[in-house]
Amino acid sequence: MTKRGSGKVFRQKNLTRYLQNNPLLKDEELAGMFGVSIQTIRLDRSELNIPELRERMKTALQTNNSVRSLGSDELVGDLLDIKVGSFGVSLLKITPEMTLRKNQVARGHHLFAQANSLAVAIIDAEIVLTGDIRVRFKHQVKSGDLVVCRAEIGSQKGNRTTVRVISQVGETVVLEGIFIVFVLEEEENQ
Amino acid sequence: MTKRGSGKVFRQKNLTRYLQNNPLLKDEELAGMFGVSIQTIRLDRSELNIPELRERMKTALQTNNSVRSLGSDELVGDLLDIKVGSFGVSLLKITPEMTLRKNQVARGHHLFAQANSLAVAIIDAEIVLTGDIRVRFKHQVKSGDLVVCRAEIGSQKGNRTTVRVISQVGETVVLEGIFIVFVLEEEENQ
DNA sequence: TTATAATTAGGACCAGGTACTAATTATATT
DNA sequence: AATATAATTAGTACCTGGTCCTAATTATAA
Repeated sequence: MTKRGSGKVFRQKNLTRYLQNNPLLKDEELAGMFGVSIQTIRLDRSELNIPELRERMKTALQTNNSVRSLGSDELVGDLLDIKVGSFGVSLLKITPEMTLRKNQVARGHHLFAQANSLAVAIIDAEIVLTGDIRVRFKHQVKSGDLVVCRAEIGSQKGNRTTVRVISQVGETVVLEGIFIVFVLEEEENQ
Repeated sequence: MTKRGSGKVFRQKNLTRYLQNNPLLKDEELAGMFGVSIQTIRLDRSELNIPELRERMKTALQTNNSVRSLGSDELVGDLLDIKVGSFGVSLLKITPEMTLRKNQVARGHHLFAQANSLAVAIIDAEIVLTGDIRVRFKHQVKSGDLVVCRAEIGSQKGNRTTVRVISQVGETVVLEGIFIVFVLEEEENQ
């Protein structure tokens, strides 16, 4: 069940793509996202010839590439990977403000917002709205957790699209859901 | 002849401009450029509220990355009425920031956040978490709309409570849902 | 069962800082 | 000229996010 010793290829592939979209990720954060140790991430970077954070920032600045050129301010969390019309991955780091003071557990609507905005973002259309949803919060999320959300398009009929969403902290699934979203036509009332 | 104790104003003015054009300059480099010590540069930055190298790089990279976050208060919206253990009513005024720029339609997760936080608020317990939900977004909500959300407790079995939620703009139902929420006991694993 | 691959642990070290205390030097004031 | 004040420099302890290295542990395949 792919705990250790495996998943290396998968991890390295995703690591590469994540860092392409977001050079600001620290080793520690990446370790949290994949549920491995910092050392493993460093081995990965070393094998893949991916430089450290500060170097990545520098080159990102110098190539003046305005990292987030995708209209991603609509998104809650940071976009790690996306293939519009197919799937998307985003990262949300849980800050203390997102949690209940009493027990530091993240409040559901933050996780929901990440999932919802990602589900909408992967649809290949100008205007997309959420219709029905079915969401299950499966596990508590604490302050400091790194929530990786993956959304994938399921069926598509007319302007109605089904998106499956799973959010994880390391190996643990914390949210699972199905979003039915609608593409709005440009004709438009008012 | 302006060696020490003078030229401070001049130096700070130029320091500011240099860093605006090139955020990558290190304190050590700046010290060399002005012929002063590193400590002097650090005092300057401190007085001018100029952050350190890494922070400057980050902000330079993130200029177009404004992540829209949800309110961090316990309740999203204003509480209009509540009877803990029974029902609650809240009001959320839709501001332009809550909408998609393209069509001024409110994004689903804001409505969800209002509903979710209200559903949790009416439970008579210290710590409440969202479990399963089933939500239907029935109608578009526009900027300026006043969304009134009403949550009502349904069945209650053990630590598991069902809450029915309806949000309306005027007479129009815009959101309908059922939230299964859980009361957390105080015993608690870490 | 054993060899090999993958992962984890730990420590010494580095750059570029923060934050603080104290000393020194310049400039102005009386 | 003596002194108060502003500016600068020195030095230390500590921090983050790394590198680079060695060694141990765990997983997977032969």
